[in-house]
Amino acid sequence: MRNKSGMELNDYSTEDKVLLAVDCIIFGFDKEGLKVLLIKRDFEPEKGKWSLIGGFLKKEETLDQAAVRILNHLTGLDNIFMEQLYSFSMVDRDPVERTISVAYYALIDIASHDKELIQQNSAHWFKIKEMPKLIFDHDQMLTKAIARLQRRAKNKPIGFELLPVKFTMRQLQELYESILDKELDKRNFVTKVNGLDILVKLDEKNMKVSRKGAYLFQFDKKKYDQKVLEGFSFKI
Amino acid sequence: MRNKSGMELNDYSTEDKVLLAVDCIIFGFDKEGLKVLLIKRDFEPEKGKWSLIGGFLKKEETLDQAAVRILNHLTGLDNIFMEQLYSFSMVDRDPVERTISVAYYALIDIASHDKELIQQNSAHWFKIKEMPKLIFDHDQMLTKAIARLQRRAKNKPIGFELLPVKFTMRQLQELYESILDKELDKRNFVTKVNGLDILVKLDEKNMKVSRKGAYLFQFDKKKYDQKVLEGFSFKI
DNA sequence: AATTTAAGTGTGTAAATAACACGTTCAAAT
DNA sequence: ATTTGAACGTGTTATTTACACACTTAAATT
Repeated sequence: MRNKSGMELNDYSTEDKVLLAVDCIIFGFDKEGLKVLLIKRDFEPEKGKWSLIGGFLKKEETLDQAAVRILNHLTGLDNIFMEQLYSFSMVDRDPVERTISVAYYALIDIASHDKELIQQNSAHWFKIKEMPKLIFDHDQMLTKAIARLQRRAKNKPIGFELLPVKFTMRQLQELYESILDKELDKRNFVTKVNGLDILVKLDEKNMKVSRKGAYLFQFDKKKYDQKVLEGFSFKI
Repeated sequence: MRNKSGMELNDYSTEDKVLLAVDCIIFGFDKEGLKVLLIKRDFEPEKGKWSLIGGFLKKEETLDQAAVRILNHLTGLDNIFMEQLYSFSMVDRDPVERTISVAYYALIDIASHDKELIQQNSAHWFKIKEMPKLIFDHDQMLTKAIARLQRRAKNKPIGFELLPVKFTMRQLQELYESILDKELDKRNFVTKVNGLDILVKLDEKNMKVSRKGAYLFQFDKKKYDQKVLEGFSFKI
């Protein structure tokens, strides 16, 4: 316990210190479905293997700040939805030195962040169904991240983080199908989403997506926040 | 990033190391409702204030192991339901030294662990509604723990961890009312719980609880596990 | 004997969810 | 000019689940 010495002031100096890493599961979505961004390690150990992006916590920053810094440094991305996931602490998870890793997950729209990411030539998007084996305990992290994403997507409007600002109803449905890994009924989905009353239907159509063209929608954050204040709770 | 040097082997030695604490929110339940176990700090800083129990991670153990060790060392408790909650990392959260704390929560049945706890004279149970101000960011931890407990109790049969092995329907209902902080309809509750079909109704009655006596029930873990395999998902 | 206390039980209604079908539009191919 | 196929957009019904609600009984207390 903290009070080892029996003295009044606790003595922290006898306690072990450890390295604290932050690893980040970056989710993206495009027409091929849900994806995760991985980088190929160019240093040992596990050089050449695929890995989540990660870095170390610095003394003068919080975990959230470290996660933002690491994400930005490695991808150029800024202003991204992120959430702390879980802390992983197997004793030998990193063979070089005892390292505890706090995993975060992030959601980005692949298309609108192409520029930043293209500069990252060692980074690649992998379909969630076709992930390579990852280093260390990163597979475990990914598994937990997917489970968290599925739960969150059902209960919070975070899915929109993965879409462009304007999207079609079908894109939204495909996103959910991809996250939840199951097919949804088109008519029921539309009814349910419209019932939430937090989307704006635009007068614009996306003509690329089909011959007929599909109406574009936009998430109305102001309206959503207002509804939350009134007791509304998102649920899909 | 990890690859600072440009050399093949990553150099971890330039990275900052930090203290890693584990703090534990211990929930209990008795006729007065949901409670949390706190200890009065007998060392500086914040001597005399109320605090969660905590300790430091050692180099050769996982966070889960540290949580178990700390809980056992401070309370004598063993074989307790525990789950990692969240990692807290405000830079000045501990004024003595930079410390990141990983919070865990634990569920125990107060009555059946009286013996162990009575030996802990600096520890006290506080009703969830009458908590004192806690040190550091422990209030924040508690808030998150309660939210997590509420979510989990609705979706997993963890509530039984807080009850004796044999309990009455009314005790179970009061537990849920206490966790969810709202009143439930008795008849609907009974219907719902019976519908789950994971309790065994015993031939025994608890005569202390009322004049008439109330039937005792028991959680049937085997049956529950079997039903989960068949796709069942607990929900209250 | 009368009163009090908590236990135990069943039914009807509303709300949410799930199932389900078809006509329209337009681009591309024939 | 016609056909074909792909995706769009919409509404009703059936089923399931959630909720609201009241009385009787056993036992203890007075």
